[in-house]
Amino acid sequence: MNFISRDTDYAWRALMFMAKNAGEGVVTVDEIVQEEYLPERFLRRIVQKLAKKGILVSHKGKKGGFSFAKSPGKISLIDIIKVFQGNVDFTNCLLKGKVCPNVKKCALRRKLQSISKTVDKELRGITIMSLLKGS
Amino acid sequence: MNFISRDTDYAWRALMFMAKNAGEGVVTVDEIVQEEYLPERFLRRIVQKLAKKGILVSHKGKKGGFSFAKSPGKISLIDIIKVFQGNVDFTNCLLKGKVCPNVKKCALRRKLQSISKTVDKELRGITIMSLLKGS
DNA sequence: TATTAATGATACTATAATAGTATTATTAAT
DNA sequence: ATTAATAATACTATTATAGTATCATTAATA
Ligand code: FES
Ligand code: FES
Repeated sequence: MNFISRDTDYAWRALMFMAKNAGEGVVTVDEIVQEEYLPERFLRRIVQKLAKKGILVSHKGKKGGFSFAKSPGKISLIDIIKVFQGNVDFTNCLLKGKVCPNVKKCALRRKLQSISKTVDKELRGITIMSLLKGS
Repeated sequence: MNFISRDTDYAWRALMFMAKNAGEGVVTVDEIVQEEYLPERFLRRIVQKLAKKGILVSHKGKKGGFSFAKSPGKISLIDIIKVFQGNVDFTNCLLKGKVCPNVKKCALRRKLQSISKTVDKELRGITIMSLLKGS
């Protein structure tokens, strides 16, 4: 059972690489691929998605590439997880496809929601910048 | 992105039902199905697995059914998640299928491992018994 | 303006996980 | 012997994961 998917992982590494090596500047996918040994076409799709979601800016044409749309200090792991894995849901109690009639008073659900909040907060605190400094 | 799978959810409900309605006694799958509206054949496989994993005891033959192998106070959500979803892994950094050369010094990994520990602890604290009382 | 070096969009594929169903065998009480 | 339970195992359908492949578009620059 994996919490972090491959896309999220690769995206994070690409972002870390960009922050470390280019700062505000533009980086091409090829550069990332060469340094991080990630599958090229797959990474292309990943950074394209990051651009669509407003985390990177894409620059087409010669001398193009990608740069940050937000400062690396404002990009947290929860943002990237949401891009590739959707909302993290610790409490998906279902009843044959319908919402459980129990939702409101279910004690398990309440507990899980509280854990969910904690995790969310922790993930929110992990930013590209913080890891760059902290490692 | 779901943290709890259907199996885990159904298993948990079955166990809650058993603890609430039978205590130490034997309960049949049919009884659970009727009260909890779960898909019968699927639930059969689920409780069979719980029996295999030492959480329930199965009693074959007439007047058979399932009973607890461990006291409901000692069955925690993490146990059930492990049965159906394997070990919870918050830190699955992979590099093209090989273990990342970075493993030891990776700051992200360290952070995620710490979150993982917290979640683990919380899930360990949620037992059938505690929810039965607490709700 | 033609070339080149970049991204964009979209479709395709393979494998595994999830969420079940179906069938036949075994066991134990009565 | 009958009956009421579980055991084992195989099957199926759908979705998620982890990619690959192809062709179009854009912008710098020689
Ligand atoms: S059983 Fe439905 S919300 Fe908990
Ligand atoms: S990048 Fe490999 S363990 Fe973090």
